[in-house]
Amino acid sequence: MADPKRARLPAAGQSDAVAVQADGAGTVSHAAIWTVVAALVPGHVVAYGEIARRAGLPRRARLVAQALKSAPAELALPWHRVIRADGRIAFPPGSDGFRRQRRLLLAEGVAVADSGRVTTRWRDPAQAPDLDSMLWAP
DNA sequence: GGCGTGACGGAGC
DNA sequence: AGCTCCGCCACGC
Repeated sequence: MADPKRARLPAAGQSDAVAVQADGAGTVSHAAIWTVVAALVPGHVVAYGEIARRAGLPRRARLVAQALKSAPAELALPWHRVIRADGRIAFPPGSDGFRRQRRLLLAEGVAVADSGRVTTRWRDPAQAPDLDSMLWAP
């Protein structure tokens, strides 16, 4: 039950609008995505689409982008380990987000070319730490 | 409620 | 490798 790989979400499609926190800071889908992202390990990167699949939301890569954008800062998610399926940083080269992400990746040993292309450690081993508590705890 | 807009992805070329 | 085009889907206006 604490296994993100087996996300217990309703069939993708309808429940995205269901608020999951009293403060309205997220949805069920967002929480599932945050859980998966929180489990990413240093030195590796994963594609948005892959995150979506691990969260039980296949084909909804764009939702992952939204979820990261609206993630509470307190979660301190390793959002920089999420890149596009083509192996490049999603932010436009030159943008703030691009520089931030590139710097964070370089800091943990992931090589990123100026173009935004990640040249090392593409694809991480899917780990499944118990992070539900982190997100759902009282 | 239609319509444009993405931190997307995959297929073509 | 780089560009279109198109499908997808939640959001805002």
